[in-house]
Amino acid sequence: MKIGELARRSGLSQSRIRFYESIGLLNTVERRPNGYRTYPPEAALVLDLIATAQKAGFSLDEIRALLPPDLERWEHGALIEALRRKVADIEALEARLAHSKRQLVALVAEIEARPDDIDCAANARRVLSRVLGDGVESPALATGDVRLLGKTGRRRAVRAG
Amino acid sequence: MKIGELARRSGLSQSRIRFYESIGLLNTVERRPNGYRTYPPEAALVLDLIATAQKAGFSLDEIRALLPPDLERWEHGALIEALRRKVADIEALEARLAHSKRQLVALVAEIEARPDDIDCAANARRVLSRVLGDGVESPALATGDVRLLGKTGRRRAVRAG
DNA sequence: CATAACCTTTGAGTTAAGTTGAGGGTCAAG
DNA sequence: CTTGACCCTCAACTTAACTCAAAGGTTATG
Repeated sequence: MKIGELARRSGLSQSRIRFYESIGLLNTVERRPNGYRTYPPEAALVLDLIATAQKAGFSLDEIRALLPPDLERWEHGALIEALRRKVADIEALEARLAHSKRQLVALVAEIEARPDDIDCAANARRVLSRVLGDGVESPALATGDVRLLGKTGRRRAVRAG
Repeated sequence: MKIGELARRSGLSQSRIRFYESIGLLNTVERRPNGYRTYPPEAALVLDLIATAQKAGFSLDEIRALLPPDLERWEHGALIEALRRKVADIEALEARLAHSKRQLVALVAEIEARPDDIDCAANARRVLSRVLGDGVESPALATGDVRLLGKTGRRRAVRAG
């Protein structure tokens, strides 16, 4: 099968398939005399597998390290270990998310619970000091940088003059 | 205070502080006749606030949209709304993580539950077809691409020859 | 006056996972 | 022999949030 058909079958773009090959993720590819790539039917399976693993949170690097050259000869131990580690990673992230969520919910409550007898600025100071004093260690000591979300991607202004 | 001291106090690098200014996130900055930046004491507060918001999952773009020019004059409604939306985002991500985790745990179980009377290759086929057939929609329809983790950042091989 | 410790700008590099475009070859049909 | 649908490579671009290096100005101290 040529790349166009593989792309249709797998739902991935041709450029993405070529890209996977270029980083050594896809080795199931031969060339015809004219230079065209030719794939065996199981290539679609491999691509599905890659896409599935990605959705589970594996990076392409991790996937490459785990994908065997032969689909029926997995590195059993390493695979199981990687899966377990990924579960642990997810649990760590879940804990961080839960923490962030608690903070945010508490913050909303704090803002809305403004006593009627203080003004806006005073409330701002009150909330601000609570936010910065509480639940967050010194920013200097921050260890992990995980990008969690970011749907609303407003592009930032051009920087050069 | 000059930038070096602000950096020490806030725990952020000088380059990061200049970067924040360059993208319009930090407006509390004056210049001395010699060109040096000078910050008022509350600049440290603003930086702490930015770092805290980042840890809660806000992008710099989002933070910029919410940070008021005056620390005591917040855009009340927009702020509350953004906080609530972020909580909802976190909940969506939590749901996806829980789903991924269930899949992974089930996969580990599936692999380890290999009946003693089939060989490795057959087990591979069995597990493989279960993984790809089950719980995951067609990859072509995949909607969301969220990078979850990625601690083990092995750099990929150089591509150009 | 030299030296060190500050500060400045600008431009380029980093990571991940691709996409896009230019420029060109291949192949079947009309 | 041309048109259109394929395919090829290679380089550059994308996003976010920075970092780093180069080249140079400023200030305090010996």
